[in-house]
This record gives sequence, structure tokens and C-alpha cells, in this order.
Amino acid sequence: MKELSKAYIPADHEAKIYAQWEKSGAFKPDGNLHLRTGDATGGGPAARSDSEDGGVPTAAGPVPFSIVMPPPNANGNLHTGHAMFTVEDILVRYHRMKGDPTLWLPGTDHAGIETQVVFERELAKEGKSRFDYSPAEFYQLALEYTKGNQHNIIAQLKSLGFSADWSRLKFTLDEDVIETVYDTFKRLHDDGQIYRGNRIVNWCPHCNSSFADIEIKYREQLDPLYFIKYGPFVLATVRPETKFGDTAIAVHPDDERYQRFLGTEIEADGLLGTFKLSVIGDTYVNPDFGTGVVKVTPAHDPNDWEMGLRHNLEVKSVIGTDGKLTSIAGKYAGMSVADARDAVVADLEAAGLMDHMDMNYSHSVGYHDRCGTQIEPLVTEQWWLKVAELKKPAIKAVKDGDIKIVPARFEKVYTDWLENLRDWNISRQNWFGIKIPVFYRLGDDESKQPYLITTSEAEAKKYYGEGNYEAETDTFDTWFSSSQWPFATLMNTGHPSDFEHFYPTSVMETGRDILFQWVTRMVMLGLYRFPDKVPFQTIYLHGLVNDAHGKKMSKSKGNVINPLDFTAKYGSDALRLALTIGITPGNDGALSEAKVEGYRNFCNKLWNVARFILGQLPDGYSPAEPELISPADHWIKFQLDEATSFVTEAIESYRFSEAGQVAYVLLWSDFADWYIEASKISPNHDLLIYGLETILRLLHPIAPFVTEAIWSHLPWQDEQLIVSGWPNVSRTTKAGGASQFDRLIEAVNAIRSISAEEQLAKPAIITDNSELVKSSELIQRLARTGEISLNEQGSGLYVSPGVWIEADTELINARKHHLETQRAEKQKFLANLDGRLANSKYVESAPEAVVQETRDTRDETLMLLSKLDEQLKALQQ
RNA sequence: GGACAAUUAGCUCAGUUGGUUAGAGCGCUGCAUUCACAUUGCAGAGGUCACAGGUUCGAGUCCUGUAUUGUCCACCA
Repeated sequence: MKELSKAYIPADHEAKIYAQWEKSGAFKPDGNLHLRTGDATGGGPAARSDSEDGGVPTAAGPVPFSIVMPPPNANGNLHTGHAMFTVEDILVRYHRMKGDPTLWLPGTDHAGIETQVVFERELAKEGKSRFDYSPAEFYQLALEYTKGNQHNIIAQLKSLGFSADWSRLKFTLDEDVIETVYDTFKRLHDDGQIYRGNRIVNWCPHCNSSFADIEIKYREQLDPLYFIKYGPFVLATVRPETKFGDTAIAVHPDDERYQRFLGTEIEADGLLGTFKLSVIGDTYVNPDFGTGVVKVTPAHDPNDWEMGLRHNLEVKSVIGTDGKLTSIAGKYAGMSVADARDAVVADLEAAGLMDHMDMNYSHSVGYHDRCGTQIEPLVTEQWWLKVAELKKPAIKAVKDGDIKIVPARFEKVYTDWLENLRDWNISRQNWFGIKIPVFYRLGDDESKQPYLITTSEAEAKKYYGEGNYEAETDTFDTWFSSSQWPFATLMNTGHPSDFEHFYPTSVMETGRDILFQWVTRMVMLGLYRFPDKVPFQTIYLHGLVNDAHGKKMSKSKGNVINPLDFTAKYGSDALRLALTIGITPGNDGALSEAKVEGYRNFCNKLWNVARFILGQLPDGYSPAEPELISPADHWIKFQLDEATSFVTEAIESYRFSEAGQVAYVLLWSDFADWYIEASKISPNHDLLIYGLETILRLLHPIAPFVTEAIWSHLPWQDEQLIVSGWPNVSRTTKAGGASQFDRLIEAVNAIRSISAEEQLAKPAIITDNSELVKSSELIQRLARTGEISLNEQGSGLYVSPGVWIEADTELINARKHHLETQRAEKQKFLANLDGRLANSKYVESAPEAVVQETRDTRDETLMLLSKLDEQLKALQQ
């Protein structure tokens, strides 16, 4: 048997163990399927869900378990959000150990616009821009760059121990994935769910593309509010430069001040000569804001666009996709928006058309969340996906419980959002994305009609005949393709049966911040493609990981935690434990170095427990079925059984924090502090090993490295822990031996406490309990006492039921106030219990077990009181 | 404007369907230690569970309201 080092050094084990897991094929479902038959080896308590006796109850044998990993950005670095994949790994490892055919399918994301921004920055370093290339060339370069980088993030994910099947790795731009996306697009189109249309969109002049509302972040900022004269009116605007695109004036229909203008046309002096605008009434206008008069610019304001639709207004675009003013703006054409605004304001002032300005107007302005450029609302032609029909089954699936969201409160958030969802702009003008597979037949007037869904010009020609064709240059919104991720991956793993075995997937685990962007849409498109199969049965949403003080991490605050710093210092298991214990689904959690350090200590404790036990074993030892001999044996077996069933149930119900906490207490407090200490008197090797193995199994899903490292030192185990069984869940009742040890614990605790407070050295102990006398040596060791003698009457200083410390009057007097305080407390408590039991409603309506417990507690309390009374009475004599 | 969280010990957080003396880690105080682990052991101090009502035999847990903090959505001429 190899010696274990004095402390657990994660770096000495992690990479080696991970390589060994991967090499053994443990991550592959076909590699762990065989485990469903056959029993565990050695003395461990292995159970598989299909084992006949006492296995985890499942309806009909093993149920396949699958998770498709939310693909991290292939160009990115690991952050704490990725570290939360620990949740997925816990589930996957648990199910794998249970013997369920288990697949965790990993992937990486090309992250369209995000990567484009980064890659353009790279090009800029060489003094180049994307315009030095054709879109196709740029796509290729960015693709190579991305694929060249992805080993980095994969290595980082592996370093955290994530047991995904890397042989099935998918990338969002894999050709087969793209084919699947095209297929979905064509089906949607043929179903009439896709249309092209000129509508107002969020345009990013920097990225030169439109974006969905959800990709826009609003910031509050101060801008001047200009009050401009428009004929008989003065109206307020922050965007005077768009005045050339005005096609109406609006007031509230009930606004008495302006009744007479409704339906009329006004004529006003402008900077480009006089102009005429009709006056419309629309309830959108707030009569209390400004002058209650609004200029309507349908081409550059979403609300004005809506008004334009209601009143059939003309749309005049004064700002182009380059962010500069168009020819409609006359002499201002070609100016940037900012320059044009300054020029227009100056000219309005000079012309006497500026009534006044409010320089302290605060409002919120949209910025593109990826590049930080201010958004321009513009009218452009885009591809739209109708959502009215798509969202119905997606809402129903959650309402009917076919998809469960953890935590459940997000079900309302989910349905509310979907119910208010409007048609989805799925086209983008960025270059690094999946091209929309369309060829247009160009008309004589260059109009793009008709079009065919195809990637091949030849096919388009075959369909429409000879002529001039042009390929669509727009790309898909990355969320459109990634919303097909669960099936687009599983259909294309190279293992034809994967889809059948593992779809619907079991769990989608992701950050609650992308519930809207991604999760809702995966459900919509998943149910569209496979109407009878939800893409995943459970959605588990984690919250944000914040810094040590619970503050959101941000670069500007400088409080960003790099999880790899912690794993380098304390090991991956420590980080995983820190992200599991004390963190609850959907809620933000705080991560501090002190916390990670604490769990490093825990791993070391586990290591040393193993080191100690293995050091006790005789040469050539091999474990046998453990026999329960001492009270401590009965007690630890009970604790192990209880913890096993608790941890199992907690994992099944996604309460990982509680699972971890219970395992933590089991190891450190129950097993190390009590059982091992007790075992030093009379070691039960088989039970020590049984306990150690059980604990290793229970902790393995959360802390895979240290548990596997220890397991590898068990010479009788020839199978890796990762594929060994999950402990048997068996209900035990507390037998005599276990309760006896409880009494011993109580006595030891009380003696320790009194000894510490009164600074007693090896006090002699008197007990009326002959069983405790049998455990004299143990009590002497644990509580550091002197002689323990039997005395039916008891005498000295009372410590716990049946136990006294031999004491002189001086010591008893020193404890007098303690005894009195205790007595008062107990009396108060007794009164409470009596009152409860005297209440007929309580006795009638509370469950019998609860009432019985109250009665028992009352009896105990009475007994304690009488002991205390005796003690105090003795003092008075 | 709407919605959703959170508010529990000095700090960071747990606390499954209500069950009655509220927990952990860190920090703090004291003590211990050749005998697995100082990344240790033992003991201790520390909380009217934000506030006000209510339901109930019983409320940290359920309901209503208030306050504070945070997040999301919508809107802002």
C-alpha cells in the first residue's frame, strides 16, 4: 500500500486522475452502460438503481440521464458562471454512479457578434479591419481563430473535473449543426412562420447590424431637452436632428388646448424651408410632459413607428445604416448624428426657432450590450419569426408541468415573458454567423423577388430558371441557432442512437440571466421540431456568483474572481464545494477566498481520515462485511444510513447545498470527531472501511478528485470510484447500541464543558449506568476524565442523565449559579410543554408523533428538573 | 410604472411540504496538543429570524401591509 502524504496536495492528483477517468471511457455512456449489471467489488455498500434489494427506488430500472452543456464561448476564459457547471457534474456523476446510462454532452459556442468584436480587435492590432476581407474570407478567418482557441476553455473545464463526454464535443458552427439549423428554418418558412419585412429595429452603427431588444441595455443619462417651435406649437425633443423625418405632429386626443388642431395640417418654418405636417390625436402622448405636443418620426423611434402604423403615416429615414444623415436631411446629409444635432441646434437658435432648452433632462438610452455603442432605431428589412403559434406549446409545457423549473418561481417569469413576446428578428448583419440560406432572383429593377431557401445558386436557378441571383448576406441571430442546441447536438454526435436514448434531455442547467434569451427559445424551437418531446424535463437556474461581500462582480469595480486562481491555490474540489454548499437555486451566492480555503481544509480532513484508517490496517487486509459490535458501531452505521438517504433525496430534489452540508457534517463531526476517536480504543476495521467508502461515494459528485485519489489507495478496489455504485439507501431505526452512544456523547459533551469552565483536570466520574461504565476507557479518553465508578445513587456534581462529576462542596458551590440558571430554563420549558399538552386543540389536531414527542420531551425535562432540584437541595444543607 | 427576490449571529449564508429550546463556515475569546490532520482538537460568547398586523393548537416558514436593498421587464417626446 502506498503511503499517503501528510497533507492532500490537489495538484499532485487532479490532472492525473482526470486523464485516467477520460482514458477509461468513464465519461461515455456506452462505457458505463455495462455497469448496470454486476455488483460492486470489495466491502463497499454499493447499490445500483436496478439492484433488486434496496436500491434507489425507480419505476422500471435505470432511466437514461442526459444533460447538454450550455456551450461556453470557444474564445473565452473560464469564469465563475462556468464553474457553476459543478451542478451539472454533480447530477451527472450521481446518475452515473447510480448506474443510469448517463451522457453529458459538451459543446462550445462561436458566440457570433461577441467573437466578431474580439477578432476585429485582433485584426486592428495588425492594422487591418474586416473590410480588408470579403465576408466569406472574414468568416473563415474568424472560424479558424475560434477553433484554434477552443482547446483553452476545454482544458479549463476539464481542470474543474467536469465529466463530460468530450468525444461527442459539438461546436455551434459544425456543419451538421448548421444543416439542422437550416432544416428548422426551412420548415418554419414552409409553415409560414417566417417573413421578411421592413420594420423598426435596434441598429448598432458600430457592428453594422440589427439586434433584438434583449441585446440592448439601457443606461440613464443626461441630455439636453430642446423645445422647438413648430408653427403654432412648441414641442420638446432630445433628437432635433431627426426633424427632417417627421411625418406628423401628435397630441393627446382629449387635450383641450389642441382640440382645434386635430385633423388639420400645420405649416411651419424649418431649416430646410417650410414644411407641412398633419396633426393627429393619439393616446400615447402624455399631455403632462413638455408641452403635450410630440413630433412623430416613424423611422427613428419605436413609439413613433407604432403611431405611424396606427395613423398610416409616411416613413422617412433620415439616418442611414452608417449612422450618418441621408439625403433627406439636405445640407446636413453625411453628418454623423452627433454633429448633425449640434449643427441643427445652432441653426435653430440662429433662426429663432428654438424656444428654450432644458439642460438637465434625464432619460434612458439604449446601448448595444456587446460593443457599447449607442443604438439607433432604424427601419431596415429583416427576417422575422412569428411567435404567436410557437409560444403556445412552450407556455403549455411549463403550465402542464411537462417542464419543471427549479426554483418554481421562475415559471411565472417564464410564462409572463413568453405571453408578451413579439415577433423575433432573427437576422443579423454581422459576418461571423450562420448565413441565412437564401438566394434572391433579382428583378430588372434590382428588386429581390422572389427568393428560395437554399444554399445553392444552382438550385435556385433550377427552380426559377435562368437570371440574376444574389445570395442573402444576413446571418442568423446566434440565439436562433443556439435555441436548437439540445436537438442539433444530440442528432449529430456520430452515434445515431443518441437522440433516441437521450432526448428529451433530463436537465437544462444554466444562469437565470439567460432564461429569456435562450431557455424560452429552446423550448419554443424544440417543441416546434419535436412536438411531443420537450427539449428538457427540468430547467435548473442558478443565480449569479458574487464576490465575498455579495456584491456583483464587475471589471470596473475590480472585484472579479478568477476561479482558476482559487483552484490553483486550493484545488478544484475546494472550489466546487464552495459553489455547492450555501448556494441555492436561483439565488445569488457569495464566493470568498476564505470559503474556498475552508473547503480545502475539509478535503485535507478527508484525506487524513483515510490516511489514518489505512495506516491502522494490518498487512494484506481485505474488507469483509462489517459487524456491528460496540455502541459506537451501531451509532455510526445509523448516521451513515441517515446521511445516505438524506443526501440521495437532496440530490434528487436539486438541494445540493443541503446534500453537501450533511456529507460535510457526516465526515468531519460524526465520523472523524466521534467514531474514529472512539475506534481508537477498539478499532473495527471493516466498519471503518465501510464508513470511509460510503463517505467517499457520497462526496464524489461534489468533490470528485480527492475522493478518487483516496479510492485509488484502496488496494481491494480495482474499479474507479467514478463508476462504482451509489451507496445503498436503507432505512434503519435507532437501535439500542446507537442510543447508548448518544448518551455517551451527551455525557462527554457535558463533562468537557464543565471541565473547561471549571478548569478541572481528569475529574473522577460517577454514574448509575452500568453500560457507561463498560465504556470507561472511551469516556476517559474522549472527555479526559479520571476514574469512572458505578454508584446507583449518584453523587457529586450532576452533569447529564445518570452522570456526575465527583466534586467537593466548593466545586458544587462554584457551579451553583449554573445549576440555578439551568433549573430556571428547564422550568420555563416545562411550563411551555405543559401548556401545550393541556391545550386540547393541540392534542387533537397535531399529528400523533408530534404530540408523543412533546410528551417524551416533557418526561425528560421533568427528570432533569428533579436531578437539578436534588443537587440544589443538597447545596442548601 | 409592473414583477420577482432578499432582509436570520460581527461577516457570508443555509434552514424540503408550518411542528414548537433557530444552524453552519469564517471571525472573536479561552484552553489543549509527541500518539491521522495546526489545513488540528475542545470549550465559549454572540440572534426579540427587518417592522406592523393577521391566520393557526403552533409561524423564521403561510397571508396582508410597510421599510430597506437588489434584480428583471416596460416606458421615458
